[in-house]
Amino acid sequence: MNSAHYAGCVSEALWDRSRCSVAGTLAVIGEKWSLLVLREAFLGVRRFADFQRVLGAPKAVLTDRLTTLVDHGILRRVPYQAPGERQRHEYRLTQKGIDLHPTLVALMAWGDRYLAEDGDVPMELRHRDCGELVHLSLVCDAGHELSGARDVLPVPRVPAQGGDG
Amino acid sequence: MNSAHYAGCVSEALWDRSRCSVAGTLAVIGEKWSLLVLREAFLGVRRFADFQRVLGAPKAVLTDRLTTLVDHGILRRVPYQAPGERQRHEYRLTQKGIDLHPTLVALMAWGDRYLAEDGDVPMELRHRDCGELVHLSLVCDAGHELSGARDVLPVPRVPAQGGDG
DNA sequence: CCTCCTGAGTTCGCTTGATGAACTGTGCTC
DNA sequence: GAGCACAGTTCATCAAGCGAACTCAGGAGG
Repeated sequence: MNSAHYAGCVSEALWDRSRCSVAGTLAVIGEKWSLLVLREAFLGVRRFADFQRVLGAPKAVLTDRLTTLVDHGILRRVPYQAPGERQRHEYRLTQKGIDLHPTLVALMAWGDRYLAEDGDVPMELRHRDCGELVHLSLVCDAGHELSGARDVLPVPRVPAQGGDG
Repeated sequence: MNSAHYAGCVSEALWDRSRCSVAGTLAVIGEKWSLLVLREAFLGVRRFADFQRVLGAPKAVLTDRLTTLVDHGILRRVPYQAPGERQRHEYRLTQKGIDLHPTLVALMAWGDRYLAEDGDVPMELRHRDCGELVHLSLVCDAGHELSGARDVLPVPRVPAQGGDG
């Protein structure tokens, strides 16, 4: 056998990559521009032309990404009328979309650490109440704060099956 | 002027999208397969053939992604000799790569919540010490735990410039 | 009423990236 | 020294991303 030639690896057979939540999420928001659209949405951008201007993405791609995000319930189209203009619609985050916030924060934190020159980060996230910097932290249900990835044990769960043993 | 037609939006002029850490990070690990390669790396996969087998990615793409990740210092090539085999090299996470762990956890958490059927998640992350489930949490430097994205205030930082006004 | 303007797309030709199959090269075993 | 396994490379095909041009709808202005 050429499998299991080293220890410490999650057994390949024991978990089904096709159901992986990372892959699933990436299938939804992993295309080019999707996460940048969401970044702008979190910063308050709502209208097509504004997304287009700040991102510089091709309109066809932007149309496709916005439609996909709406189809997945991450954004929703809201009719809206500005004074002296005709009715239009804007794109707003749903709760499902808002729940992608940690993903953006994680990407941003890594970029701040490894890509910013001289710690000169382009944007800070602060606690709205107290003004202090916020960051992501791994905690467990017992209340322990984990120090890093090494404290995490991945446990594949075999899906419960019906009749066959 | 057609800018600033609504309030509550981070002023477009005040921050430079070209320096955005989200975009920068995505430029490094945002291509197809990159994050899935890292997912496997976190699960202990190290060798080319194993990445290829578990991911099912085309070899040419996998070669390119691994090379890119090595070039960025996220993985490193380590020479290695199994008994009875010739010397090969394997791909191992660096600290820079390990620091992408929160990104994967965030993606996985979202997928677990919104894509898993009947809460039937394919993998759990547990605290290695106590066995409890782990999750990401937003905390501020004052120690407050934030309840969500709405508690976060994005603050653009204008880069310090030298002479011109 | 007719024309211009703007937001929100759609269509189109081109370029880039992904895909799977076939091929290369190297060091070990038989 | 033939065969095998790993780690790629090359190649033809196919999908995706790109910028520019075009479409369509509704309001403003003359």
